[in-house]
Amino acid sequence: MEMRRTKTVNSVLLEFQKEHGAIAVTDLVDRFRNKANKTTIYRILERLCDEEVLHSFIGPDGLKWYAECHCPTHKKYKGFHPHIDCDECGKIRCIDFEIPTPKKLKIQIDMSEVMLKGTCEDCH
Amino acid sequence: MEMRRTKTVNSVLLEFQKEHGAIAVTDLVDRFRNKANKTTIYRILERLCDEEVLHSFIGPDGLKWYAECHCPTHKKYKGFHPHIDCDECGKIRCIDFEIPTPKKLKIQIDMSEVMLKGTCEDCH
DNA sequence: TGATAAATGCAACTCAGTTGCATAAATTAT
DNA sequence: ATAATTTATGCAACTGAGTTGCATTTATCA
Repeated sequence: MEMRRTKTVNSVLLEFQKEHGAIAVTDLVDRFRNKANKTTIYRILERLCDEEVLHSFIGPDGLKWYAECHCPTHKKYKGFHPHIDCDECGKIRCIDFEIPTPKKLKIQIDMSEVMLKGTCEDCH
Repeated sequence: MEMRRTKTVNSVLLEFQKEHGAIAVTDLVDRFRNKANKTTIYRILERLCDEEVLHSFIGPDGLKWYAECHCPTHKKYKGFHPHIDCDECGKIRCIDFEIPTPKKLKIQIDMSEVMLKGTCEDCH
Protein backbone atom coordinates (compact mmCIF):
# COMPACT_ATOMS: atom_id res chain seq x y z
CA MET A 1 0.00 0.00 0.00
CA GLU A 2 1.27 3.43 -0.89
CA MET A 3 2.15 5.96 1.76
CA ARG A 4 0.63 9.40 1.89
CA ARG A 5 2.30 11.92 -0.38
CA THR A 6 2.56 14.62 2.26
CA LYS A 7 4.23 17.95 1.66
CA THR A 8 7.47 16.65 3.15
CA VAL A 9 7.37 13.44 1.12
CA ASN A 10 6.90 15.44 -2.08
CA SER A 11 9.75 17.78 -1.16
CA VAL A 12 12.00 14.79 -0.60
CA LEU A 13 11.06 13.35 -3.99
CA LEU A 14 11.71 16.75 -5.55
CA GLU A 15 15.25 16.71 -4.15
CA PHE A 16 15.91 13.45 -5.97
CA GLN A 17 14.49 14.84 -9.20
CA LYS A 18 16.64 17.96 -8.98
CA GLU A 19 19.71 15.95 -8.04
CA HIS A 20 20.97 13.84 -10.87
CA GLY A 21 22.42 11.16 -8.67
CA ALA A 22 22.27 9.64 -5.24
CA ILE A 23 21.96 11.56 -1.98
CA ALA A 24 23.43 10.61 1.39
CA VAL A 25 20.85 10.53 4.17
CA THR A 26 22.99 12.87 6.24
CA ASP A 27 22.99 15.36 3.39
CA LEU A 28 19.22 15.14 3.02
CA VAL A 29 18.72 15.54 6.77
CA ASP A 30 20.81 18.69 6.55
CA ARG A 31 18.86 20.05 3.57
CA PHE A 32 15.66 19.71 5.62
CA ARG A 33 17.28 21.09 8.76
CA ASN A 34 14.57 23.68 9.38
CA LYS A 35 11.75 21.91 7.58
CA ALA A 36 11.61 18.40 9.01
CA ASN A 37 12.97 16.21 11.75
CA LYS A 38 15.74 13.77 10.93
CA THR A 39 13.68 10.81 12.16
CA THR A 40 10.99 11.79 9.65
CA ILE A 41 13.52 11.88 6.83
CA TYR A 42 14.86 8.46 7.78
CA ARG A 43 11.34 7.08 7.84
CA ILE A 44 10.24 8.64 4.57
CA LEU A 45 13.29 7.24 2.79
CA GLU A 46 12.69 3.80 4.21
CA ARG A 47 9.07 3.81 3.08
CA LEU A 48 9.94 5.10 -0.39
CA CYS A 49 12.35 2.18 -0.63
CA ASP A 50 9.62 -0.27 0.35
CA GLU A 51 7.52 1.17 -2.45
CA GLU A 52 10.52 0.78 -4.78
CA VAL A 53 10.45 4.46 -5.66
CA LEU A 54 13.98 4.77 -4.32
CA HIS A 55 16.74 2.27 -3.69
CA SER A 56 19.49 2.42 -1.09
CA PHE A 57 23.08 1.36 -0.83
CA ILE A 58 26.08 1.84 1.42
CA GLY A 59 28.39 4.48 0.01
CA PRO A 60 32.19 4.29 -0.03
CA ASP A 61 32.07 6.46 3.07
CA GLY A 62 30.09 3.80 4.94
CA LEU A 63 27.01 6.02 5.00
CA LYS A 64 23.58 5.21 3.68
CA TRP A 65 22.74 6.67 0.30
CA TYR A 66 19.48 6.73 -1.60
CA ALA A 67 18.77 7.16 -5.29
CA GLU A 68 15.88 7.31 -7.66
CA CYS A 69 16.71 5.50 -10.85
CA HIS A 70 15.13 4.30 -14.03
CA CYS A 71 17.99 2.36 -15.63
CA PRO A 72 16.73 -0.64 -17.61
CA THR A 73 19.41 -2.84 -16.01
CA HIS A 74 18.18 -1.75 -12.62
CA LYS A 75 14.64 -2.87 -13.36
CA LYS A 76 15.84 -6.08 -14.97
CA TYR A 77 18.43 -7.19 -12.43
CA LYS A 78 17.42 -5.51 -9.24
CA GLY A 79 20.51 -6.45 -7.31
CA PHE A 80 23.12 -6.01 -9.99
CA HIS A 81 23.23 -2.30 -9.87
CA PRO A 82 26.54 -0.49 -10.16
CA HIS A 83 27.20 3.09 -9.14
CA ILE A 84 30.02 5.48 -9.91
CA ASP A 85 31.52 7.80 -7.36
CA CYS A 86 32.93 10.71 -9.38
CA ASP A 87 36.18 12.34 -8.31
CA GLU A 88 35.37 15.53 -10.23
CA CYS A 89 31.86 16.45 -9.16
CA GLY A 90 31.68 14.27 -6.05
CA LYS A 91 28.31 12.89 -7.10
CA ILE A 92 27.34 9.26 -6.99
CA ARG A 93 25.34 8.13 -10.02
CA CYS A 94 23.72 4.93 -11.17
CA ILE A 95 25.30 3.17 -14.12
CA ASP A 96 23.21 1.42 -16.70
CA PHE A 97 25.56 -1.51 -17.05
CA GLU A 98 25.24 -5.17 -16.35
CA ILE A 99 28.21 -6.47 -14.39
CA PRO A 100 29.21 -9.90 -15.72
CA THR A 101 29.58 -12.62 -13.13
CA PRO A 102 32.56 -14.95 -12.86
CA LYS A 103 31.52 -18.16 -14.62
CA LYS A 104 34.64 -20.18 -13.89
CA LEU A 105 34.27 -19.93 -10.14
CA LYS A 106 31.85 -22.25 -8.41
CA ILE A 107 29.93 -19.50 -6.71
CA GLN A 108 26.30 -18.58 -6.95
CA ILE A 109 25.55 -14.88 -7.05
CA ASP A 110 22.20 -13.60 -5.91
CA MET A 111 22.95 -9.92 -5.95
CA SER A 112 25.81 -7.48 -6.07
CA GLU A 113 26.76 -4.05 -4.93
CA VAL A 114 29.27 -2.37 -7.14
CA MET A 115 30.86 0.96 -6.49
CA LEU A 116 33.20 2.33 -9.11
CA LYS A 117 35.44 5.30 -8.49
CA GLY A 118 36.58 7.54 -11.29
CA THR A 119 35.10 10.20 -13.53
CA CYS A 120 31.44 10.19 -14.53
CA GLU A 121 30.00 10.83 -18.00
CA ASP A 122 29.23 14.47 -17.25
CA CYS A 123 32.76 15.26 -16.08
CA HIS A 124 34.69 13.08 -18.50
CA MET B 1 58.77 1.89 7.29
CA GLU B 2 57.48 -1.26 8.92
CA MET B 3 55.81 -1.13 12.31
CA ARG B 4 56.93 -3.19 15.24
CA ARG B 5 55.63 -6.74 15.22
CA THR B 6 54.53 -6.71 18.83
CA LYS B 7 52.75 -9.60 20.50
CA THR B 8 49.37 -8.00 19.80
CA VAL B 9 50.22 -7.28 16.18
CA ASN B 10 51.24 -10.90 15.66
CA SER B 11 48.06 -12.15 17.33
CA VAL B 12 46.02 -9.96 15.00
CA LEU B 13 47.86 -11.33 11.98
CA LEU B 14 47.29 -14.86 13.29
CA GLU B 15 43.54 -14.21 13.38
CA PHE B 16 43.62 -13.39 9.70
CA GLN B 17 45.63 -16.50 8.93
CA LYS B 18 43.20 -18.72 10.86
CA GLU B 19 40.21 -17.01 9.30
CA HIS B 20 39.79 -17.78 5.65
CA GLY B 21 38.09 -14.53 4.81
CA ALA B 22 37.60 -10.97 5.95
CA ILE B 23 36.98 -9.87 9.53
CA ALA B 24 34.85 -6.95 10.68
CA VAL B 25 36.70 -4.59 13.02
CA THR B 26 33.94 -4.91 15.59
CA ASP B 27 34.38 -8.68 15.55
CA LEU B 28 38.13 -8.39 15.99
CA VAL B 29 37.73 -5.89 18.83
CA ASP B 30 35.46 -8.40 20.52
CA ARG B 31 37.91 -11.28 20.01
CA PHE B 32 40.57 -9.21 21.79
CA ARG B 33 38.17 -8.05 24.48
CA ASN B 34 40.42 -9.09 27.36
CA LYS B 35 43.72 -8.87 25.54
CA ALA B 36 43.85 -5.44 23.96
CA ASN B 37 42.09 -2.10 23.85
CA LYS B 38 39.82 -1.34 20.92
CA THR B 39 41.78 1.79 20.02
CA THR B 40 44.87 -0.38 19.71
CA ILE B 41 43.07 -2.78 17.37
CA TYR B 42 41.86 0.08 15.20
CA ARG B 43 45.39 1.47 15.04
CA ILE B 44 47.07 -1.84 14.30
CA LEU B 45 44.65 -2.53 11.44
CA GLU B 46 45.22 0.92 10.00
CA ARG B 47 48.98 0.48 10.08
CA LEU B 48 48.83 -3.01 8.58
CA CYS B 49 46.83 -1.46 5.75
CA ASP B 50 49.46 1.22 5.22
CA GLU B 51 52.02 -1.56 4.92
CA GLU B 52 49.70 -3.32 2.46
CA VAL B 53 49.64 -6.46 4.57
CA LEU B 54 45.87 -6.09 4.88
CA HIS B 55 43.28 -4.21 2.86
CA SER B 56 40.01 -2.75 4.03
CA PHE B 57 36.57 -2.23 2.62
CA ILE B 58 33.09 -1.23 3.76
CA GLY B 59 30.92 -4.31 4.24
CA PRO B 60 27.29 -4.61 3.18
CA ASP B 61 26.48 -3.83 6.83
CA GLY B 62 28.21 -0.46 6.55
CA LEU B 63 30.96 -1.60 8.90
CA LYS B 64 34.66 -1.62 8.22
CA TRP B 65 36.13 -4.99 7.29
CA TYR B 66 39.72 -6.05 6.83
CA ALA B 67 41.24 -8.94 4.92
CA GLU B 68 44.59 -10.43 4.13
CA CYS B 69 44.67 -11.61 0.55
CA HIS B 70 47.05 -12.95 -2.00
CA CYS B 71 44.84 -13.10 -5.10
CA PRO B 72 46.82 -12.39 -8.27
CA THR B 73 44.06 -10.02 -9.44
CA HIS B 74 44.37 -8.14 -6.18
CA LYS B 75 48.06 -7.54 -6.67
CA LYS B 76 47.60 -6.69 -10.33
CA TYR B 77 44.62 -4.36 -10.09
CA LYS B 78 44.72 -3.09 -6.57
CA GLY B 79 41.37 -1.37 -6.68
CA PHE B 80 39.44 -3.91 -8.68
CA HIS B 81 38.94 -6.35 -5.95
CA PRO B 82 35.61 -8.13 -5.57
CA HIS B 83 34.38 -9.88 -2.46
CA ILE B 84 31.61 -12.37 -1.87
CA ASP B 85 29.34 -12.26 1.13
CA CYS B 86 28.16 -15.85 1.61
CA ASP B 87 24.61 -16.52 2.76
CA GLU B 88 25.54 -19.99 4.01
CA CYS B 89 28.60 -19.47 6.19
CA GLY B 90 28.26 -15.71 6.65
CA LYS B 91 31.89 -15.18 5.74
CA ILE B 92 33.16 -12.52 3.39
CA ARG B 93 35.88 -13.74 1.06
CA CYS B 94 38.04 -12.22 -1.63
CA ILE B 95 37.36 -13.35 -5.19
CA ASP B 96 40.17 -13.79 -7.67
CA PHE B 97 38.24 -12.31 -10.55
CA GLU B 98 38.76 -9.28 -12.70
CA ILE B 99 35.56 -7.27 -13.05
CA PRO B 100 35.22 -6.00 -16.60
CA THR B 101 34.55 -2.30 -16.97
CA PRO B 102 31.84 -0.81 -19.15
CA LYS B 103 33.58 0.21 -22.37
CA LYS B 104 30.60 1.79 -24.08
CA LEU B 105 30.09 4.39 -21.38
CA LYS B 106 32.29 7.45 -21.38
CA ILE B 107 33.46 6.99 -17.82
CA GLN B 108 36.93 6.53 -16.48
CA ILE B 109 37.32 4.02 -13.70
CA ASP B 110 40.17 4.31 -11.27
CA MET B 111 39.09 1.70 -8.80
CA SER B 112 36.09 -0.35 -7.79
CA GLU B 113 34.54 -1.93 -4.78
CA VAL B 114 32.43 -4.93 -5.59
CA MET B 115 30.41 -6.90 -3.11
CA LEU B 116 28.64 -9.98 -4.36
CA LYS B 117 26.04 -11.78 -2.32
CA GLY B 118 25.35 -15.47 -2.76
CA THR B 119 27.08 -18.73 -1.95
CA CYS B 120 30.85 -19.06 -1.76
CA GLU B 121 32.99 -21.85 -3.23
CA ASP B 122 33.21 -23.71 0.07
CA CYS B 123 29.46 -23.77 0.61
CA HIS B 124 28.34 -24.26 -2.98
C1' DT C 1 -18.38 15.24 14.67
C1' DG C 2 -16.18 11.64 16.94
C1' DA C 3 -13.16 7.57 16.40
C1' DT C 4 -9.25 5.61 14.16
C1' DA C 5 -5.10 5.43 11.70
C1' DA C 6 -1.03 7.45 9.81
C1' DA C 7 2.66 10.99 10.02
C1' DT C 8 5.68 13.94 12.58
C1' DG C 9 8.51 15.70 16.42
C1' DC C 10 11.34 15.24 20.30
C1' DA C 11 14.45 13.28 23.48
C1' DA C 12 17.10 9.78 24.72
C1' DC C 13 19.57 6.05 23.40
C1' DT C 14 22.98 2.61 20.91
C1' DC C 15 26.97 1.70 18.67
C1' DA C 16 31.09 2.41 15.50
C1' DG C 17 34.81 4.96 15.12
C1' DT C 18 37.99 8.98 16.71
C1' DT C 19 40.85 12.01 19.63
C1' DG C 20 43.69 13.76 23.35
C1' DC C 21 46.45 12.70 26.77
C1' DA C 22 48.86 9.83 30.11
C1' DT C 23 51.57 5.71 30.71
C1' DA C 24 54.41 1.87 29.35
C1' DA C 25 57.59 -0.41 26.57
C1' DA C 26 61.16 -0.59 23.31
C1' DT C 27 65.22 1.93 20.70
C1' DT C 28 68.95 4.69 20.35
C1' DA C 29 72.54 7.70 21.94
C1' DT C 30 75.74 8.91 25.45
C1' DA D 1 74.32 0.41 31.84
C1' DT D 2 71.60 4.60 31.99
C1' DA D 3 69.37 8.54 30.22
C1' DA D 4 66.86 10.52 26.33
C1' DT D 5 63.79 9.67 22.67
C1' DT D 6 60.61 7.31 19.98
C1' DT D 7 56.85 4.15 19.42
C1' DA D 8 52.94 1.42 21.20
C1' DT D 9 49.17 0.88 24.33
C1' DG D 10 45.37 2.14 27.47
C1' DC D 11 41.74 4.89 29.04
C1' DA D 12 38.11 8.13 29.01
C1' DA D 13 35.57 11.17 26.74
C1' DC D 14 33.77 12.52 22.58
C1' DT D 15 31.45 12.64 17.70
C1' DG D 16 28.12 11.39 14.49
C1' DA D 17 24.94 8.03 12.21
C1' DG D 18 21.14 5.66 12.90
C1' DT D 19 17.25 3.81 16.09
C1' DT D 20 13.46 3.63 19.48
C1' DG D 21 9.63 4.91 22.48
C1' DC D 22 6.30 7.91 23.27
C1' DA D 23 3.56 12.06 22.89
C1' DT D 24 1.38 15.07 19.62
C1' DT D 25 -0.45 16.44 15.40
C1' DT D 26 -2.72 15.71 11.05
C1' DA D 27 -5.44 13.27 7.95
C1' DT D 28 -9.02 9.69 6.94
C1' DC D 29 -13.19 7.31 7.61
C1' DA D 30 -17.34 5.80 9.89
